Amino acid sequence: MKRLFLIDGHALIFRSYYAFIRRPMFNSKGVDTSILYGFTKTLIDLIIKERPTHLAVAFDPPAKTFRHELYPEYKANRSETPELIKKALEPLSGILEAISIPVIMKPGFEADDVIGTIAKRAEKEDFEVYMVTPDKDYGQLISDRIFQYKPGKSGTEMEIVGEKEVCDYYNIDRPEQVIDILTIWGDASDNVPGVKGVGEVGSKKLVQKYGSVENIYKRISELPDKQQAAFREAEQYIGLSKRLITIDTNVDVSWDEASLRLSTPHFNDLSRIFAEYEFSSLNRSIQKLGEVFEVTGGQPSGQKAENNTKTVSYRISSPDEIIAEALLKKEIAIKQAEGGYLLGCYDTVVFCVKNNILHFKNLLEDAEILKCGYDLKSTINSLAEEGILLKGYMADVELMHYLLMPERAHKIDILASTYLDVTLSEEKTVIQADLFQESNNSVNSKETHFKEVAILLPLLHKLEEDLRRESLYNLYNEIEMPLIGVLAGMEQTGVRIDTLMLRRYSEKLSAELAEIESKIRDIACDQSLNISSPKQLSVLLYEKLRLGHKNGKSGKKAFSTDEETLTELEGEHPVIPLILEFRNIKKLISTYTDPLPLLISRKSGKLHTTFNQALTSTGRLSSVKPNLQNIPIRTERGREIRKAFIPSSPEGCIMSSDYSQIELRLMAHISGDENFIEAFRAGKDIHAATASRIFDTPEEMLSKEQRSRAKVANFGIIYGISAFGLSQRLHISRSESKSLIDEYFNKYPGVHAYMTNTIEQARRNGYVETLYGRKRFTPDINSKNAVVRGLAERNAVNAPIQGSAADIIKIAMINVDRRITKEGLKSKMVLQVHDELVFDVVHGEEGQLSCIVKEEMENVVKLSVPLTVDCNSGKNWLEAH
DNA sequence: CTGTATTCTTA
DNA sequence: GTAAGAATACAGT
Repeated sequence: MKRLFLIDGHALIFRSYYAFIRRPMFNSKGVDTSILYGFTKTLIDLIIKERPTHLAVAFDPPAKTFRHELYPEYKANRSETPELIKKALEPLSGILEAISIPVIMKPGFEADDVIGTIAKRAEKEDFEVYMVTPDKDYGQLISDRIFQYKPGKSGTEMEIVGEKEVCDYYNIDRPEQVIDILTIWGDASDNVPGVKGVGEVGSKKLVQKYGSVENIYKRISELPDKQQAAFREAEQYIGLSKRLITIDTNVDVSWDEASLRLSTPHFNDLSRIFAEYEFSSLNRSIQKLGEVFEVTGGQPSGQKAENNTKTVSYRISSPDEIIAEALLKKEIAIKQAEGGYLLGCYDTVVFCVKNNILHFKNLLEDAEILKCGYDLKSTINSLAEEGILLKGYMADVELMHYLLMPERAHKIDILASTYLDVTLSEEKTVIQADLFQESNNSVNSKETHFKEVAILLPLLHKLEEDLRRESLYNLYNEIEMPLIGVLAGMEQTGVRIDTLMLRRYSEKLSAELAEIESKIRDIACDQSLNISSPKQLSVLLYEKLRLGHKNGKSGKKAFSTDEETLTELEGEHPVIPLILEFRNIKKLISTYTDPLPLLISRKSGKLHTTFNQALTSTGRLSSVKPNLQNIPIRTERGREIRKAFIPSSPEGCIMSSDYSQIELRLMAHISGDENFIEAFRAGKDIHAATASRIFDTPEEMLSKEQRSRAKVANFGIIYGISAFGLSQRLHISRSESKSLIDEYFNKYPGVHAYMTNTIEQARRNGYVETLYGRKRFTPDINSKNAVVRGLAERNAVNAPIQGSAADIIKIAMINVDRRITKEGLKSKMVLQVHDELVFDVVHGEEGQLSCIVKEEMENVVKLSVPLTVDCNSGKNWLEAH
């Protein structure tokens, strides 16, 4: 049996390129070898597995093809070929030559035309033909002896598509009808237009019913109105589309059986090339390839590419041995693993199933022993369920690295290679098992988990050194480390939710939503309008209703449907307020009232968020699953949701304490601006004071508008203001906002100096820092690109302010937590929202708790302005404001 | 099925 | 103009 395999070269290159895009492969000279490896591996595997008798690779020619001549826009939407792909072409042809695989390229025609032509002719010569490509266009060529050899979707095996499969898939009689389906559907990737509004499903149905594009036009009156119109519109170009999609099977290529016959590879060349690129695993598969050709000699040397990085050695020991070791060294590493925990003390490691972890209770609760982990907070939470409370010194390598490099990833394998020069995962070449099986890099082997726990302690000591060198150790030891336990406690406590109330509210909102939705659809005269689709909405507003043509917007913003743009159109059409209301209600339902009850824990009946302590670039916390730091408050309807946050016992209450204007106070303190400081010392309304100064008006005479503008300006300052940004926010001209800023700096010269000095400091040091030494690096501060540089400058100005506020509330949390414990209160701190702490207060503790909280929060640090805290309580979170 | 863009929520 | 997380639609992997 003659088996001919025809490979679409570019398709395979692209596939290799994307398969490795997340984790590219480099050889020791730093050359990216991903594409070469992927392509070659697939090719060799194919030869070994499928045993073709004949084989060729077809490439698209670099120049334009007949399709470009028919249609200049052909593939016009394609972005430039990635540089890596261009660079891979030449070495690739070297490899193909070494394996003795013929390469076919025909000027003016694409690879699919060449493959189609050869396939059709080979079929007549009694070949079984396999076209190796994922491209659906090839479906049209399939016959009883021509198959498409297709890579499966992620994780699945490759797939051989024959006549039956393709007909079943598209519900057609003959594979040629694939052309008709694709013509109507269109091919977005080649920029070939189809019939507008008809997609895969629609075109399948039509071809099934009418058989071909031509027949559809013959009986066009049978179509529903809308489709008729779409087909009429497409009539002028549909013939062209069909030609573009049709693969030419009469290309003038020399076809001869002998030249395509698979011949013996040049093993010596091949192994030399593989050695050069350090494809050690491929070098090994040359052996197998040799068996296919039943030859000896010219065998690969079998030399292995040297790996510079060391691997981690560890030994699995007994629980008692680990305990003894830990007591001796006064430290232990711990991490969660499937079904239990891994404990380690340097190179000794042990796995402990959940049921047996109590064996380690004494050790883990020994305050003298340092507990080291990675994302220790989640380990603490998990151990708490088993009744083990970690005490004493703790270390979290993720958190430590976060302080060293807040904007970098803190993945453990990266830490291992950068700080210890060891690799955790096995040889990379083995992991990339099969291109057609997407990389399974997140699936760590058992060995990797053991290695991880084995390197925690060595890693900790390296990081500790670095923290000291960078003067970050105090921040770690006095703030972040003690905070781990506080946050763990808050997460475990959780907050009680009135689910009944949320459900009722959700129903109420849904009813309102349905009504608005139908009103909008009536106005739009389109019952299928998806109001949640900005695209469809944009068509309605700007094309059908032709709104907004007199507003001054240009560029992208002209057809935006965001709130700001819509508000400006408010007077133009009655549908606008309805859309805004629709959005408002939809948001509340889909983000809050409906998802929140689903996240309530079975066990505790409460809502437990997870705080991420090692994420933001400024030192703030973030909150996920759910995010409880963005519960609505600004609007009437949104605010209601806060009523669902209630105390855990009906007699208790919710207390909320928030810093008043903490960021502006920090701006006053850090900049040392006398006027700013004076305003806060006098207890003034800071926005009014600012308005009074910049508008040169006595405070009593200020208009609401003036105060509000001053407020925007004050916030703008914190964010590192630009004339452009402020003008947008205030809807004033660039020059007006420029003079407003000038006036601001004029009245607050210290603030201006702060901004200039901070940017200067960022240029000099490469970073800025908070009151407690937390750093934010500013690598782009000297960028030649003004946009990039501007962002870096605003980051530099904002980070010390936002970050110092974050430091302060973290200290407050630690101190409040200590006081609550010390004074034996039963109330719990449950949430932190950047400048606010929320407590679940037990009945009767209200007075004492508010005193403690206010005192601790206000006295974290002595600044040149007072830190004031507002403290309120009520039956729910809304009432506590 | 996965990633990106758009939109909206908070401090 | 700073810092986040989440829902949704849509296009491309």
